[in-house]
Amino acid sequence: MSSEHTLNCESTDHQMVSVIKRSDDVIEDTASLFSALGEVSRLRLLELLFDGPRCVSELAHETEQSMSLISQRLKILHQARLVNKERQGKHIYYSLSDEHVVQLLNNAFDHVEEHK
Amino acid sequence: MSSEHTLNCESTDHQMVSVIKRSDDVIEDTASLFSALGEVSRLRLLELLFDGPRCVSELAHETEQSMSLISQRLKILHQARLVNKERQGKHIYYSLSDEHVVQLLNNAFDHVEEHK
DNA sequence: TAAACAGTTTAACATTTGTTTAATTGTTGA
DNA sequence: TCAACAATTAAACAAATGTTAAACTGTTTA
Repeated sequence: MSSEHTLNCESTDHQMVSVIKRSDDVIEDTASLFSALGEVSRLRLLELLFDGPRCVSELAHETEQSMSLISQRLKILHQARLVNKERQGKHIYYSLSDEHVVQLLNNAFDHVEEHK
Repeated sequence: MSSEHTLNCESTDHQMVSVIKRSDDVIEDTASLFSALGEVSRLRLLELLFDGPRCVSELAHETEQSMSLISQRLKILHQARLVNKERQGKHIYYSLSDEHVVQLLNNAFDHVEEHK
């Protein structure tokens, strides 16, 4: 009898429920995705990319922050597959990776705006 | 001429674009929302709530973790308006706050599973 | 009302994360 | 090839976050 985890409460329905457990991999990647989205400055970057591809120096200019900082933030967004990068000469252009991302963001913004 | 942020690159289209800037409030709340979602153990909790409301002790039992830990995680999810709480006698039942949340999560899981 | 149970809060600690500055890599054009 | 520019990386530091254990609050029921 596990002393720590004995249980004594009746849920609304308590038949063995169909717990569809996602794989650890999927859960971990999803957590990384959300985690990358979970920061004001990174969300602001993504917002700028709504209007189309931007290179690091443009983003640095528009946000009045150092290229280093922007670059590191973009790296996190890129690792989470939220943005694509493409070199064009000296510049590297970043863009939202697909419509899924646009939807996800708009979904979340709308959700938050509703709950005001 | 700001030495730090001078700019010399031509974007794909460079007319003054329609940067729709969300309010700081919305961005901050959205970041909190994503941030709350950005952790494996909290995602696992939400996953359990897909099958219906659960009280803290049930969740502690199912995950084999302390009530204290579960309670603290639920607090973060609650502050981000991802779950509702409702007391029923000795127990406090938590549930996904609405269909929006279900959609957001399934969206993200699907996105991740696609990109495998 | 006191014991037992369910849940929350607090404080301490370890870990992770974000920022700054400086050094480094990669690309172009004189 | 070398100077200038664009971007990334690394190391050091500060701030935020997650966990543990123990104390505390709220509810029921004996």
